Amino acid sequence: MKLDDAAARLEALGNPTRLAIYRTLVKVGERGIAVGKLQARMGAAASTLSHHLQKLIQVGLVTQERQATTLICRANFPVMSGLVTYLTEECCSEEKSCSANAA
Amino acid sequence: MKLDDAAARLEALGNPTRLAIYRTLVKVGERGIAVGKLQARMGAAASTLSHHLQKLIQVGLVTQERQATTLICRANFPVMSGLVTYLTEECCSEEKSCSANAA
DNA sequence: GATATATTTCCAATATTCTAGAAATACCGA
DNA sequence: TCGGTATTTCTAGAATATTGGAAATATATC
Repeated sequence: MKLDDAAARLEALGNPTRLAIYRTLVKVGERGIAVGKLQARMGAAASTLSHHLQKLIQVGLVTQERQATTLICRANFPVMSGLVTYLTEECCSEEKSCSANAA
Repeated sequence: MKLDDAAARLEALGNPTRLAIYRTLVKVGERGIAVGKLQARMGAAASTLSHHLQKLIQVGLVTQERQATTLICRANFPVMSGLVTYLTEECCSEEKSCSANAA
């Protein structure tokens, strides 16, 4: 994962409302949850929720699938897993990518 | 870790410049690096870098220690580790914190 | 086609972030 | 105390994010 992609995903998760949305999607798992039900849970305006979801979708953390008139949202687990791997490998110890260290 | 703390830390890392700063701090490890040297590496204005560092310090991801006229910056590994743990446990699978799941 | 439900897009207001020059502050050595 | 280096704080402009009401769009059903 490139630094800019990681930063975009971290930024998407770095908003309390969006992080709460994402956690809800994680909790409901593979079955997903409709935008409307998510809105009822979060208590935000429909347009606000839609904007937040667009941001999460844009960076690949969330997917949507239409079922008739409703849109089912799901957490995209592999992308989150990749982000955690990035943080672990690139940001948690100096073992990886050691080249030009200097104090 | 509370959701708001996690969100604040994710937001701090969710800026390409700050993520690059943090990665540099990770690379240099425990010995740390002076603000001035960091500035030379990043190529940003001193005041800009200072603001970014303040944000990282504010959320606990970075620490500073004065050595004479220079300030040594270090990655605060335990905090990052806690953030990764939060993401892994709260945002990577539905195994934890299962309570009110519904499609 | 008409109607109803679900969701997005448009638009705008307010708030926040990002950037950096200039001035101020902190510390040291002579 | 003066001068020098290191860094922050002040200030401000431009860009971006957040929020939500209203209108538009998508889909289904009758």
